[in-house]
Amino acid sequence: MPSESLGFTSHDHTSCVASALACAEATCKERKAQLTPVRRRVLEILLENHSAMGAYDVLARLDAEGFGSKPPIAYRALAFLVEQGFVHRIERLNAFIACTHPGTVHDPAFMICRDCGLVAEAQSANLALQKAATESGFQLEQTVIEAQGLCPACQTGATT
Amino acid sequence: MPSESLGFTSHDHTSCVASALACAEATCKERKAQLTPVRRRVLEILLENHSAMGAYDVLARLDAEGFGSKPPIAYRALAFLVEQGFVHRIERLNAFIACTHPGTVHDPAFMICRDCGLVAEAQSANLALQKAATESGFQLEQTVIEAQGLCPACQTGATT
DNA sequence: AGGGTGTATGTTATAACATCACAAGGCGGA
DNA sequence: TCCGCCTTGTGATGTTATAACATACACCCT
Ligand SMILES: [Zn+2]
Ligand SMILES: [Zn+2]
Ligand SMILES: [Zn+2]
Ligand SMILES: [Zn+2]
Repeated sequence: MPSESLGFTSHDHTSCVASALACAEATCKERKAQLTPVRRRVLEILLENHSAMGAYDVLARLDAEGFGSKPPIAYRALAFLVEQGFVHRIERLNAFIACTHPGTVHDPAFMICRDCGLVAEAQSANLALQKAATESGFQLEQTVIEAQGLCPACQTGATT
Repeated sequence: MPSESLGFTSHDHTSCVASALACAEATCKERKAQLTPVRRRVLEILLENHSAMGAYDVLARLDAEGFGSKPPIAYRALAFLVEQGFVHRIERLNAFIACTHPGTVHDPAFMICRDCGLVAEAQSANLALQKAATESGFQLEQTVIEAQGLCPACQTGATT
């Protein structure tokens, strides 16, 4: 039962959540950043199902748990987690998702299934983009790489 | 005076606008799509300065010219232009920008200056992403590639 | 203990972005 | 002529995000 989809496969979810939380705690301690109750809870919520959630979805969960009901509550916690690299923002979906390999420095890339909404995190390393940036003198700081398409499961009998 | 920034350099803007419009017209004719007055005007507006504009900015222009003042007016025209490939949507900015090389099939990539807001279109061809997709069985349909950083002009004395 | 500082939280209001639902007009083909 | 389709117009609403201000609390210094 602790088997949830990650990427497009299954994995031991319980241990995955535990290790992500442990990593976040360790990193915060090292950086002297505070993983407060709200922040920690938001990370847990996002880790629960590895799916991308809108800020207001997260907010609804927080509200139900007594953390507060106003947008800034969710947005601030999410901003913190994104800054620390524990959570990524998916521009295309205006949503947030827990990082699947925190603790490592990485430029994430995402594959988003347009049918089921599943989001898989991959490594980016966009050489073509780096090359274009270098050539034009653009100083690259961050990259957003998001692919849309159909996940393996949705390719059979999917909404075309 | 017909010299505007495109990418991070200058160019002959008048002829660039003219050719983009001609291309749009030809393409629409070929596809039996209608480049109606509103749609054409939106494309012109976006071509005017090669900058990314929000839908409401475009709408304000349309309203001032008597085309209508309600959001759907702008969103519909923009959706059409994006479908036809004459305009690209910049997810990161919730904004739209005229394609700088229409008429060719391409997967655009963008370099966005966080200081001055300038947006340059490049070619994407993200091999790493295609490889990751193939390996995981993801059927890639569309890619969003948007880099943030500093344009050449803003690297000297910029907000760091 | 008292006072200052910084970070985090709580609250109100509003800005900014986007879509739904329905009515009305134009235009080509049956 | 009548129908079907596409396009436009409009009102209402839904969704996402931030500004602005007030409060609480921990921590350090004296
Ligand atoms: Zn990650
Ligand atoms: Zn799927
Ligand atoms: Zn383009
Ligand atoms: Zn710049």
